Amino acid sequence: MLQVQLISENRDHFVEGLLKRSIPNAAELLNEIIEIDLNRKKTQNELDQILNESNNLSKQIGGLMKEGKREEAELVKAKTAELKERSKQLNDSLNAINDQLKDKLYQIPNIPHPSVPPGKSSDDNETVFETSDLPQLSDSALPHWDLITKYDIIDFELGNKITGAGFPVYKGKGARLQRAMVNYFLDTAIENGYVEIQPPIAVNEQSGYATGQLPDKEGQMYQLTDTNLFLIPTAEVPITNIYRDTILKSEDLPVKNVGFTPCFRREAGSWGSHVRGLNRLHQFDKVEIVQITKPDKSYATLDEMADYVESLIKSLNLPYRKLRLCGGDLGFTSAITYDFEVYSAGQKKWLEVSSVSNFETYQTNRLKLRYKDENKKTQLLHTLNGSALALPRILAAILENNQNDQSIDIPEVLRKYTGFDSI
RNA sequence: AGAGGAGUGGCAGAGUGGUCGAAUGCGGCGGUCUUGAAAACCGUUGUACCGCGAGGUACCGGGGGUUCGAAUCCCUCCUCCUCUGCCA
Repeated sequence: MLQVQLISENRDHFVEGLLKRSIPNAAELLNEIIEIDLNRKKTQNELDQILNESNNLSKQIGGLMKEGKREEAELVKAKTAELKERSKQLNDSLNAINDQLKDKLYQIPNIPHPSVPPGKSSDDNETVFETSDLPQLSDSALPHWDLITKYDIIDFELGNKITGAGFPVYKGKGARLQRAMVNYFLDTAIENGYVEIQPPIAVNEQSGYATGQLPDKEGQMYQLTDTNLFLIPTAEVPITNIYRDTILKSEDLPVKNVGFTPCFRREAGSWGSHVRGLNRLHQFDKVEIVQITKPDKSYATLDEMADYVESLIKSLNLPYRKLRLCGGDLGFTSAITYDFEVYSAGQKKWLEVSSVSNFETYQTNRLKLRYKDENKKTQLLHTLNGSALALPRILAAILENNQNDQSIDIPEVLRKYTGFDSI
């Protein structure tokens, strides 16, 4: 959620930013917000004055009662009746105005960073780096959905039987490879200074609002209706919400957390023949890194995190590319996002395996996540996160790229975790 | 899940209808003393919003209510503790 005060102070900058996201009526939306906020201030001012008056009268009544001047007290009481009625009205309208303001603010996405290229769709994303020689497989090479059946390591049929489409069952070496990746990713993050967190995988409504999944995106999450909880779409939600409503100390920064969780996504509407096998699932495993930094450090941190993710992909010997998302492809809450895609040679496709984003103050404004600066002023912090990494697509790429007619090679760095060299 | 108890500032803990945003202690910050430190003493110490400012308003787990007036009374939800039950 953007900060109203900043919008009022620097309207044109915000309009410009929103236009990069191809939001046509940006100026109009922001003007509305500024106006609602003015109304809010006016209403609160009026309400405060009336409350002040009636507080004073109440004190008078108290004094008169003590002195035993009952009749005088009754007279003053009569005066308060009118004030009470008026303050009730004002309070109601203040609440209404606040709701209205929040509603509008929820509709406005984050302002893109100046380096974000303009554009409407993923076609306009900027390629920052791309592996030059993509692997060429023999004609007998298979896509991963055939490989997993051939080696009996992942079973979609079983998943269908016990749960439904998009919930595969990992078996034998498939399961062990998954576990190996989780451990490798976690250990590497810990070596790089991240503190491991095991959060709950269900969150309440408040957490959903704070990181931006709610309102609007409840259709993307599985909801536990009897308890009003949501299965998390990413570890970002519970981990970031750990710091909701807190004022961190300068010496606690930056916060660096890493967490492994399953992730649940409805993927409503995006199901179809183009997403076969492991390319898109309702439940998948992911290791997520989260950082909370002071505002002036967040862009250095973004680079650090992107470099980290890149090194992880490199260590697996996978061909990849790094993209800077354009305004139109940028997530709602993000100011800038780098996507990492690996090349899966069996299906000849790029698969997104990581998104590294800086949210600046967009999340912390909702989270009320702040710190005291050098002047002891309370300031909003910046949040960042990135996948490091999402497992199924990495798995798909490994299976396809590392296959030969008899087996599939396990990347060197994973072997001490798997305990086997090939499938 | 049932019965009972409880939720107050960074922490501990008073306060059961009226100058209570809240005693006191600890902690934090500033100072006196000291070569330095400790001790002692003095001062200070929550968050948000409105206002150019003086100042004002709100917040005692969340929401609602009673009252001229609520930390205090009522309703409701949440959380924690104790006992019983169940369970990995």
